[in-house]
Amino acid sequence: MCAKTQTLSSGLEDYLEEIYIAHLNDTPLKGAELARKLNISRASVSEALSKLVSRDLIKYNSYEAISLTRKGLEDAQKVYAKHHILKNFFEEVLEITAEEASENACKIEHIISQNVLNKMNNFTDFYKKNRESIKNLKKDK
Amino acid sequence: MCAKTQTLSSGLEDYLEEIYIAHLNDTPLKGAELARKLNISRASVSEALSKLVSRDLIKYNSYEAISLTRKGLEDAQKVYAKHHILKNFFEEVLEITAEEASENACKIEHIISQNVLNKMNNFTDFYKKNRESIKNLKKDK
DNA sequence: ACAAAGTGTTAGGTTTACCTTACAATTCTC
DNA sequence: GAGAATTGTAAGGTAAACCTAACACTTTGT
Repeated sequence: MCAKTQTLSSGLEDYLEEIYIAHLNDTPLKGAELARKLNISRASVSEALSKLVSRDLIKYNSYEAISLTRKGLEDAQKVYAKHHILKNFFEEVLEITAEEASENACKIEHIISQNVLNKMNNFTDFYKKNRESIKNLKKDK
Repeated sequence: MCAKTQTLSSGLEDYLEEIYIAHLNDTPLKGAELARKLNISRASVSEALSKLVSRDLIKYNSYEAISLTRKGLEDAQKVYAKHHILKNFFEEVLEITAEEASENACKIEHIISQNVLNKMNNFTDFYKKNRESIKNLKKDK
């Protein structure tokens, strides 16, 4: 029933996403800081960054801030968008707290299909536009 | 932002779930058959079954059908329930095909929080009861 | 009942993603 | 500008979850 698939590494996506967030905030990000953010050793981060460099997703020289390549930026945006669609749905529709919504989104963003995500996004939009009418249905029973 | 956690092994949950399905269908299930179902080698299944036995989740003697202990049954039911809540939501609310709904549920069931799942379940119930009214909102814009 | 088919296990290997330790290189601070 | 603090990397290790190959055991079919 649950045959295995798995093509991408969800780990690398986490690194990329964090780098992207630093980019959004215009905050220079070095490996050591990234390690702290992700709660992972500097050594592991160092390895992961090499992988991202070799896949042409980031530019990185020791002791300098990490930056995204064009491709890395695109990929990061995709992951980040997924995160937001999930978080939004959890918060707006299911009324989950921001923190719990984010925690769940962090994990699910790596594995959910694009199609489900698109429909979820549309649904959240629809829900937000009709929140009051929908809530009335609940009361009326 | 996305700190690592992960306490349970999602792999073992898949084995357990498949064993539970066989149990529901009253179909005796041996290791080799489980291997075929999950697309995993007999050797790997053999190892996994030892783990499940040592955690007292299944009973298993070579060449016999696998059976669930009381604890195993409970755990399996939980995983299976999660699967269904997700699948249901995807199918009923997001109108995803059964197959895609199931594929996504298989992956997400291992990582989503119980609280989100509960709210999702309630929401799907509500949606099903009010499907027509809600759909009208879409048309009216 | 015995050969063929199916099932299970062991041994040894791979990959991935982490870790610690130790050291090297750079940057900060006074 | 020199010592302290920070940052980065290399080496070697661990654990999980898979694999193949080979062999042993059990069941099935005639």
